Amino acid sequence: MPRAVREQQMMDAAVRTFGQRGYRAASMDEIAELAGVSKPLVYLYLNSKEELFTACIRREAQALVAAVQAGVEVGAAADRQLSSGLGAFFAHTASNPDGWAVLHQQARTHGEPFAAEVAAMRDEIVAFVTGLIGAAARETHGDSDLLQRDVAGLAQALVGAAESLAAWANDAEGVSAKEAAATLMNFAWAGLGNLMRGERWVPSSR
Amino acid sequence: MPRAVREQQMMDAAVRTFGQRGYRAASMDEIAELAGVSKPLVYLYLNSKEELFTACIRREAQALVAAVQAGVEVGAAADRQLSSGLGAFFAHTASNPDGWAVLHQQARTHGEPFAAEVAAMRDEIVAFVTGLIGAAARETHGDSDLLQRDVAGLAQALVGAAESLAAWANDAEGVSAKEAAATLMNFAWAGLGNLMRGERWVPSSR
Amino acid sequence: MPRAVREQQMMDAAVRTFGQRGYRAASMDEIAELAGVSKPLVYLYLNSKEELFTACIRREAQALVAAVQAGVEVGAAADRQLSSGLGAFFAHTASNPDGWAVLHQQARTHGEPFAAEVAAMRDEIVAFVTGLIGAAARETHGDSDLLQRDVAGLAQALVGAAESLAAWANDAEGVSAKEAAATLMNFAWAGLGNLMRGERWVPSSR
Amino acid sequence: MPRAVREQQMMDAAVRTFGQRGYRAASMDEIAELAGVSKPLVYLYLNSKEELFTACIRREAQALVAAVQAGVEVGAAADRQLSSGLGAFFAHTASNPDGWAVLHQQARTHGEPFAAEVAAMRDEIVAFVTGLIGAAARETHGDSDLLQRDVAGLAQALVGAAESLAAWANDAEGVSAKEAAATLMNFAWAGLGNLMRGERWVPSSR
DNA sequence: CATGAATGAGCTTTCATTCAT
DNA sequence: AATGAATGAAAGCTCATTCAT
Repeated sequence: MPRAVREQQMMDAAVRTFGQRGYRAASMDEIAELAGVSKPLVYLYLNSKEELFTACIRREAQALVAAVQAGVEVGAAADRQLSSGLGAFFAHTASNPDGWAVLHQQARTHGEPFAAEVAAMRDEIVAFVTGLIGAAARETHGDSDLLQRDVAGLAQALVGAAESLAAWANDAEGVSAKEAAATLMNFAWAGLGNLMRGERWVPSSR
Repeated sequence: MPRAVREQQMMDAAVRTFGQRGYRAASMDEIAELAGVSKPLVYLYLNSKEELFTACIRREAQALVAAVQAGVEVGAAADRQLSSGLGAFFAHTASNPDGWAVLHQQARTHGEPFAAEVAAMRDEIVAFVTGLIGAAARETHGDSDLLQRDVAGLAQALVGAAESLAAWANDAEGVSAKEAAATLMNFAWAGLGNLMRGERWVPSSR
Repeated sequence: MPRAVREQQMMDAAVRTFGQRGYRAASMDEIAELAGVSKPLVYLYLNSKEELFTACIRREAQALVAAVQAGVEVGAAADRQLSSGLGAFFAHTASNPDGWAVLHQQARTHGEPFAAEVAAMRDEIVAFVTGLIGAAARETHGDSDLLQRDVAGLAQALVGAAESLAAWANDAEGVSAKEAAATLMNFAWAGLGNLMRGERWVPSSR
Repeated sequence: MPRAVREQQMMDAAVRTFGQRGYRAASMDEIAELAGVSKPLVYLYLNSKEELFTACIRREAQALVAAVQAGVEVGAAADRQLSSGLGAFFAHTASNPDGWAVLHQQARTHGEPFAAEVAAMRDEIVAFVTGLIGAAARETHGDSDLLQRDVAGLAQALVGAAESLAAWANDAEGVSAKEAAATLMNFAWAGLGNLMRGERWVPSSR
């Protein structure tokens, strides 16, 4: 069996094991067995547990970014692009929960080098969302004095909310990717509108 | 030294170690040393690593719930109660990062029993928030058909958005934590209002 | 059983195993079993294979130096001191072949840090021998123009020869420590006499 | 490329690796890579690590013996033959340190079979030297009762002394290798003369 | 002739846990 | 109430060795 194929099998097994057991609790023995190969072969191809983990992170990050980009309705209005991207994001994480767990839970909690790998992907997504929100603002409400920083903050909040909801939607039965995306769009849109109108929440008098 | 005090010292050490190293990477040796006691004593008082972890989760969960409940301005309008509760939540997690890491990152990724412990706490908070939101809904908009699930999703999204904003505010120069919190409340309140009024985002035609 | 005693047992086993199998071929499993303890205890007390090896080297080096110093006839003429020291050296290495193998064969061939440990001991012995040879020269032949460097070279050669002979005498049956020492004294004394008389070997004419 | 050449390349790589890393630490992987061939080819030609090691020992032993034999001035006086033989020995070992390490350090410490291989070579050299010394004895001092064992001991001592002097000459500034070699021959010839004349060192009275 | 693919066995090291005192 | 002493079990990693092609 050619090396490239074997490597993918190993990484499939590794993502599943890392995602379900956690980085530390996942044993190379288990990964090898799940991949249907011997342990030395895993080391021969992927060198060490750390490198294997890094390879998983990179592969899953690229897959996620690719899924989101493929989901965006190019040419549509910015809000629809955002909404379809969110839908693709929720759909991908829902259909690939172990990969999402690796990125969201494992990579961020086991050392700077791993976290940096995910941070790069996240920055890419945030930049993409920031661009969309800015475009949406111009399209929907015309030019405004919306500050760059406000848009950036909103994008950060939106991405964070989406990440958090992804984990939750996977657990709670009956929440579809589309529903989750719609709920989030409601928030984002409302928040965006308020920001542009300069309306901020002020506490009630009582 | 009385047993109760010793136990708290051990749990302090355990929370710090679990939070920083992760459940698996934390060793009983390190915890005992950090607590300034011998390892057998840790076992005498807390029986096993799992039970020690469970005890930490429970203590930190109760502390968090207590902090939130203590933070709400009783008798104020519902929005102010929500706002003050959120403030207390963020203040507590920020000042107690190891405890929050134990609840948020460790407990959820190391087996059903631990996750259940945290879920119970979250349900308690969600119920509390649901009550507040219900009151707010009646006060501000009359009756509404807000579902429990919507509120839970909102809570989840809020936490994710808050974490994301916190990290961003720390990194980006010139963005204060206060501004980030304001953005968040703004975001939450606007979205909540929309949800309660039954106003939902509808896609642009293009 | 108190820690100090156990540690000596472990080092006894380690010296024997390192001496007979070699550093790499010696397994911590075998050492632990030979010492009658479990492997983790070896690690608890001696930290790692490298540190265990270092501890063995240090102990055996000190034992050898002590044996030689104890064997020297204090107050006797320099040549007798040298002879008795050599005898003690051969006797010690013969009765403790594993220790000698650790110092002479293993420590020198497994990395700078280990070799340095033995080099320090060797320098001590060489200095001692250099002093004796100098004294012997003055006693036996009166003052001469013997150069410091010649004495040092002779001492180096003598110690090297002794080290080499020790390994050989252990293998060949029937060579006693005294015989080996006497043989070596013959060489050393003859060489010393020649050096002092300025007589050097010159090739035959044919 | 013909088999014989390939085999020599592999053995070159093996001698270098065995000499520098030691028998156990040397890996077949490294040897194959250094030889520029694939691992199975090494096995096809040389069967196993043990056989490869044995082949190296044999080749290096023959090379050493050949170098010594080629170095002696045939027809010269016995002392000159001995001197030239010693010179050739030191020249060869100095210019081929890995081979010498294999013979002197590795082969003797990794099991009877390997040690026996070297012992055979040593016996050959010792027999050769014994012949020379016997001739020298007859030439210079008439018949003597020199035992084979004495000669073997002398050879052993000489090697040790030479190694020690070489290391010392390398370290100590201002001592040339030639001076050290002269000291050694001086030492050897004087001691040898004493032995052959039956003159032995006798302890001082004090 | 030569190699990419693959593995059984063994190594050093760590950890949660217990017992005798 | 508290600990020094001790271990079974398992983890990450490496290595000599073999096949199918």
